[in-house]
Amino acid sequence: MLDIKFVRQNREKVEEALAKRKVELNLDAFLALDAQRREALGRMEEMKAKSNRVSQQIGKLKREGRDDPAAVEEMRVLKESIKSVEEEVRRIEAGLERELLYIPNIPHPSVPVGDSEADNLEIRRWGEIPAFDFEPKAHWDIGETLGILDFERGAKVTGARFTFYRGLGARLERALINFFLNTHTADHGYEEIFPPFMANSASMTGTGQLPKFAEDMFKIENTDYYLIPTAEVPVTNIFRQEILDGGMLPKYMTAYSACFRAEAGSAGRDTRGIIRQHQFNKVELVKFTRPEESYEELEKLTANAERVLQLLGLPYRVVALSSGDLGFSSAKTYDLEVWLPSFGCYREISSCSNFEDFQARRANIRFRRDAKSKPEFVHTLNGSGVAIGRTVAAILENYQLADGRVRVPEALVHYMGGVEVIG
RNA sequence: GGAGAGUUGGCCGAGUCGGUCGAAGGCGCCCGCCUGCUAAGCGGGUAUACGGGCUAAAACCUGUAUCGAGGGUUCGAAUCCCUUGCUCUCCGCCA
Repeated sequence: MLDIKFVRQNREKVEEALAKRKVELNLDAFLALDAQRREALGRMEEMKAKSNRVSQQIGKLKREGRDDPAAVEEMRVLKESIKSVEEEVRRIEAGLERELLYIPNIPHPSVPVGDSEADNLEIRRWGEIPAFDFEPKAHWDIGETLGILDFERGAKVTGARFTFYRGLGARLERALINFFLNTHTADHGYEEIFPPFMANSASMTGTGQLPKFAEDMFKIENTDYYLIPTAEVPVTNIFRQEILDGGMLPKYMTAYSACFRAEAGSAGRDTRGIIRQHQFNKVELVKFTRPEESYEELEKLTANAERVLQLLGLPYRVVALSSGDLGFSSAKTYDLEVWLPSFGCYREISSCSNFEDFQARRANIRFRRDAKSKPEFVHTLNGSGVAIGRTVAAILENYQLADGRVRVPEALVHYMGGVEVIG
């Protein structure tokens, strides 16, 4: 959510920024509504001030044992007017709030300007793309052949885009979760969090999933709860409506969670394999920082996510998302893309973003620099550290052997109970 | 799922028969005094949001709102009524 005062005073800046995103928004209507609100608010507050004065007057007389029927009558009339202005203010504010919640974040100046994914800017590459002296197979073929991924039964038991992991496949998934969590807590200074996998609508609004992206989520019937699409939601909202002590910033948290996405509008995309599932596992990194340090922290967070790929020996590249590809709430995002041999290209495995105060404003997460200072909004950041399912796919494909078996990355052997080869 | 008790400022906690309660008192914190240092003691200060005025911007002044949330009664509600979230206790059920 943008600061309404900022929008009022920097109209052109905001319009320019939104244009970079290829979003059309009519700020005329928005600002007109804002002016209406202030006008009506003024009228309402004036009436209420009067009402407070008169009612106090009546109280004073009452204590002296006197009555003032004229004043009581005056109040009756005044109350009617107040009620109607209140209604007006409420209507305007609801409209304003709705507008505000649908305006995306302003891209950071360093974000490459572009229309789409095609304009993303490659920042760096890491690792050697493996050379095979045989035709590398896709992870779904490898997984099925080894009996560690069962797509058919996943579809039978639940539906499309649900998969059973079995045997060493299931163990590999679990090993990665532990490996990532251990690395981020022990080496990178994150506090480990195990969050609820459902969150209420206030939390979903806080991080920006609602109101605009309701159709991307699974909602629990007869409740206000949604299955979380990422641990970002519960972990960022952990401090919703709180004022933090500036001394605790920057705060790092990491969480494993299952993630649930309806994938509405993704019909026909990545229908095979485990790249795009309705349920997948992910270890998430979340940071709360002071405004002035958030970009430095974004670089560090990205480096933390990269590190686990490096330890696994998976080749990847880092791209800066262009303004047209940037997520709704983000001011700047780096995607980590891992090499998938059967695809012959890099695919997203992590997305690291600085939301600046966009989420903090929605979720009302503030901090005090010291005892005397006014509360300020924190900056929030998060990134996958990293997606588990896509890591499994990357390992199966990059570490496949000519005979169909799969070598276990050295860093993971310990977590696999000493297993060095799957198959 | 049933019954009961709670929900007040950064924290604890008082608010009786509705009026002068944004809210006593304490703790914490800030400023000052005192002091060889620290502690203790003494004095003062200490919520947030949104408007308006002033301003380069603040400070400041002023209005409104906020005692879990929403609605109602009333000239007037932290106090009364209704709905609801959450916490706790007991019972039931259960991994």
